Amino acid sequence: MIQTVRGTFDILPDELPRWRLVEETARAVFRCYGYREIRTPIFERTELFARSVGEETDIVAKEMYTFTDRSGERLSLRPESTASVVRAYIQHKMWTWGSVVKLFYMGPHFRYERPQKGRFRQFHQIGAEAIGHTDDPAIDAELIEMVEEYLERLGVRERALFLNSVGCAQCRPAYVRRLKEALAGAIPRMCENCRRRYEVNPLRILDCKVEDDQPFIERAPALVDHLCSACAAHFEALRRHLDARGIAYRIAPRLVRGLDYYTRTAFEITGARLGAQNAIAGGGRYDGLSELLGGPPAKGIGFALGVERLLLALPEEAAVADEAPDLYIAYLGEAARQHAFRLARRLRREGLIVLYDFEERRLRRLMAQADRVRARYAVLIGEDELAAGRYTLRDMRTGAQEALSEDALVQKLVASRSPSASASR
RNA sequence: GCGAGCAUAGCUCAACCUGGUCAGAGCACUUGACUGUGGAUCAAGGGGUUGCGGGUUCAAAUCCCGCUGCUCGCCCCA
Repeated sequence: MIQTVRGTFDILPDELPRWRLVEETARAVFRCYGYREIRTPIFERTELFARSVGEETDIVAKEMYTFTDRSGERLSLRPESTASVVRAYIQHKMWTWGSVVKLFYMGPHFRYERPQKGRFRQFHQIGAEAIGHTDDPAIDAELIEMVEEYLERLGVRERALFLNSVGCAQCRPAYVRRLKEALAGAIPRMCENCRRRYEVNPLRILDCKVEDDQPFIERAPALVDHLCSACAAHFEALRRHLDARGIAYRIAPRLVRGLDYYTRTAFEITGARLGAQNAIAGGGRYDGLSELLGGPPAKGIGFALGVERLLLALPEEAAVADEAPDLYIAYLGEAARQHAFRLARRLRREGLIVLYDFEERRLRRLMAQADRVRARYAVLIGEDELAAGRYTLRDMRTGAQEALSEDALVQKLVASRSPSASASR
């Protein structure tokens, strides 16, 4: 048997209502904030990710699905989408669209990692980016508010927002030097990973969860205390904006985003019941990424949210099951069969959900089937009905039956759909 | 890439530790009791080379080894 490849999975019809809820709620909420949907290709030139995400990051160094196409082009399945959106911003000269362009996206992304709870090789992200001439912290605050509002709307209550600033090209190098000096004495006694990070990416040492390393890390200087004056002011302003908006957050001095392009604002939202991978959403500012990709100077901030993780945090009752059929047609005999098909077509044109069996079966089985699919009504078309020119309509909830002409039946069923039910479709 | 756990019917699991009643139950499915009327009940039935390969033994779902797959964790990230 050929099965899905490791780290991928089918989303079956029964699970789709939850996916649709998450996706449609995102569209509804983001729209209100002026974000518009963009769809970028699922694969891009490898160079795009290598340059933006960073050659030395795990994502680029060992997690990308990279291949060469028939013309020799180096291509990669997208491991994230910020790079693509910024590429699109440059390619379509979006700076002419206005001072800040707000975009959101959703779709599959790919990373070659060992699957575990809340982590897959084909996974889904929903994200948004605000790119433009200004780095006004009010944009950061609004974006964070939008994510919070979205999660609130979905009923994800058990969550926490963590905030930090990772500085900029001016202040971060100096901080990294200071950090290395501070840890120089301790590093031989720290874990193997930290010793490696010390050389490759010292900031990530702050992320270490090894218990024995904690005392050293706690004594290390905090990034937020060594920001340049511009970054410090930006961070202060962001905090005031969040306070003013009534958004609760916690400063996480050790929150470091893994991707090279991040500057200043970094945030993460974690949820309960997720297992080891408890980050539902993460994001931050990436001033300078446009220039890095050969575009004009631009400031940007964005976030990405893991749909599979969100689904784990989503309340059970959040999504309702698919709609039940409006009508099940039970027909007996070949003549009735043609009447059944014609009736079904008329009602389906009106938007009703109509089912029938293709095989001839005994009435008892047909009624059982109508019950099993949770049909609201069943209609019986047999010899008696054909002779009388009236079908027997049965209300499956009450068991009440009445004889109706085809026109009367269609009229009744179409009217039976409440206006609110049809409006939500 | 590393570590641990698990793999029996479509699904959830039992039998495994303490090898030896034919590999079982519940749910689901099909059929009948009930010739044209569902949900309940009762009965019958279909469906398994116990993930794959090898070994030990008179005898393996059960013990041992290898492989594959899945799950969880490390790493990293959404």
